[in-house]
Amino acid sequence: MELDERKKKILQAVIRNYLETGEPVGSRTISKYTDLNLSSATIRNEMVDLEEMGYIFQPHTSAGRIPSDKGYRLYVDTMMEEKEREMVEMKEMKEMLVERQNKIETLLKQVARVLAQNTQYATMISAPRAKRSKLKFIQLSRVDACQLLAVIVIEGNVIKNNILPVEEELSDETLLKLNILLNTHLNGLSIDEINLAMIAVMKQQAGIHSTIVSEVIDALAEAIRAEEDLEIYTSGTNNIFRYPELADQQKASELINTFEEKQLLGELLQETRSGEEETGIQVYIGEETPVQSMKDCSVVTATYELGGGMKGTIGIVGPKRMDYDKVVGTLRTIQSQLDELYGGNKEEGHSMEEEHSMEEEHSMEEGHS
Amino acid sequence: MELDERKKKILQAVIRNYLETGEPVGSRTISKYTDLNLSSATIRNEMVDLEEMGYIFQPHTSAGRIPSDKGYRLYVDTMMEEKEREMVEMKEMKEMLVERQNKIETLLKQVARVLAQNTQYATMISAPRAKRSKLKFIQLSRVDACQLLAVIVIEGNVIKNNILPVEEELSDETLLKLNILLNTHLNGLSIDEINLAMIAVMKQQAGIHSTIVSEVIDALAEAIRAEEDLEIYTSGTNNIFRYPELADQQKASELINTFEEKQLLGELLQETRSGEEETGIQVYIGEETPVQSMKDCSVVTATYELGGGMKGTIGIVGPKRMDYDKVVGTLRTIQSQLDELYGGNKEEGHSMEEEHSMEEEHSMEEGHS
DNA sequence: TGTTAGCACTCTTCTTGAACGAGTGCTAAC
DNA sequence: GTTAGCACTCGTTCAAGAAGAGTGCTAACA
Repeated sequence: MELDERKKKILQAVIRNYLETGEPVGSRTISKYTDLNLSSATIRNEMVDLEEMGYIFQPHTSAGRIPSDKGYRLYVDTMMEEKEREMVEMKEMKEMLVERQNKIETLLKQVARVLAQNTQYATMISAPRAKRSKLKFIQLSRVDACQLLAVIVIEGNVIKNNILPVEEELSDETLLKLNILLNTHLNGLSIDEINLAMIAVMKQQAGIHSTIVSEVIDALAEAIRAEEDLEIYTSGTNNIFRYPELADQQKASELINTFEEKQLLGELLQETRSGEEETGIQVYIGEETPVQSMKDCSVVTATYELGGGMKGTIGIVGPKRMDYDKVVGTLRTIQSQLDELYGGNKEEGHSMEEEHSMEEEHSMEEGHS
Repeated sequence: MELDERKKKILQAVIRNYLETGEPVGSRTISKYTDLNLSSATIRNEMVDLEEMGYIFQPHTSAGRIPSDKGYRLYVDTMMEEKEREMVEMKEMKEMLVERQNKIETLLKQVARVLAQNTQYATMISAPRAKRSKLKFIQLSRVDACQLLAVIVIEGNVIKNNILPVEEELSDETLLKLNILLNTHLNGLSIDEINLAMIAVMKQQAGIHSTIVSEVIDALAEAIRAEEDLEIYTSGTNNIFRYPELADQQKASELINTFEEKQLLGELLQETRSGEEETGIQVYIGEETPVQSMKDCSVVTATYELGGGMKGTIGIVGPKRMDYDKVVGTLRTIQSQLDELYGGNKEEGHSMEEEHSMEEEHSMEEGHS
């Protein structure tokens, strides 16, 4: 059987209507809703065909039709009209984000919250993976006799700390040399690039100093690589209660658990399936999602970039009858917002700086006079 | 009317029974359940009295009785028998904790998870407040021309980072002097103690260098003080679905929201009401809790200490018919576990071996050292 | 005087059946 | 190919009734 133009129109009408109401939609409704000027009986015939083709189904005999996963898929792939008009609403989002956070963590939490409020779905956002971006600065300092503090700054001013235990105390001089050694060798490398060969070279050069240094290098290398905890922030979890089809105890409990045990979300947020969309927006409908507990949901993910190759993923989780148009539009917008704000320059706190500079000019002048 | 011994016994029986079943308990049940050898009719008479006194009530005419908040309160204050036998179970908890985490954050998440699994309630835990504990080490480093990295290590190896924007580049020498200045002045102080006077002194001494230095000091001081984000970790939120009285949409949604917007929990975890209990364990029943959304819950909080004055709070949230005995016992145990593991020494990551060999009755239990 | 047995009463819960409405599938006519 | 008409199905709602749990009260008992 073929999916002709009329069938498409009817299917689209069914889906649109269902997205709005959440109720099974009957033939009579469609007959009035569309501009096809067909009677309900004709619609019914077409609906039987659509059901046979698997795009819609009835929850029970003599109920209206509901889109199937396949139906949603077709809709998302070919029928969706992104709501550019959402852009207007989004201005306020921009305003909220414009107070630029000097910590990425704060920024991401903010984004998650704003998105959740704006869409009324649950949101999650993964921090950029450090592995891919480059080391900018490393510093070892002595905290006390038997502990070193290693501070690692990664492009985008992401900062990682580690306390390294050491057996015997290092002299100031050794520490200084070690710092220079580390920075000259590792600076500009991505974490992925720090391999055994590289470590071996450093150790060899350091070997002349002492064995303890080599130990420290080992510990540090391990610490850098272990620093892979994939932080994920979520917001609006309780939005799932807005949608009766997700709000029953069984499902709600599972979903909330998934959102709490954030590593369960990793699968969704980690794989940047270089899918059809070059924009990095992915839609998972129902059973398509890799996370079991979300098989009654739809998930839309988007990758974002903060400059310097720091990529992360944003996800929006809602019922299968989510407003795909709006969600995709919103994600596009936020992508470009983030790109606009952070994409160009790698430095952070820049806009803050500008604010400061006003005041500071004053103080400078005062200082001078 | 007086609460004689028999009434107490009956009340206790009612509560015990209700804690177990969650169903209103009738006179006949009590008549069999207790060793009082009284008929249900007698029990009924007593129950009328108990109801008049406000310890129990009927959800509707001709239903059994349910403890009121006042009833629970009496129970918790005077009738509870802590289940020391839980200690046995707790050994596994100890085992889970024994893999000592070198990051406090990881430790706290672990504790929250273990507690949630063990009690089947929702748990939360606040990170020790930095303000009260002492600075151990400060270091400013240049990340690039217009940004400084400030690393602040606080007692207990809690590490805070801040990127400070600067107007003009500081020379290596200035930076070195600044570091020495900062460390000599601030080392050993608690964050609370860094006041304007202190800053003024430093500025004065720094003044000879340049105005920019004074700016940096300002920014740093501000950063240190702003660093008060009271981190809170939660676990087992979805345990609330185990208890029908909390699982309806309205309540569940509110509770989950509270757990997600963690700052709402702050009120509970921040105030270390130096209450009756010198052990630092507090029970809030129903309306007693300061958090509105938990007024159908009970909350048990306990303060813990990681050594070096680093105090935080653990909270357990469950239905009013929570197993108070077990929860209080569990919290006591975890308190002493943490004390045993972290209380004595301030060093981290190093003393795993020691800890194993210790094993032992260094436990000073309730006794304040 | 305290305790108990007995009984009427109340209130919830569960079941049943009837009425209703929404929506379909099918057939026959256009 | 489209439409009107109609029988049929199934979920929802409501009321009525039965069952069960538990109470309050009264009168009798030790």
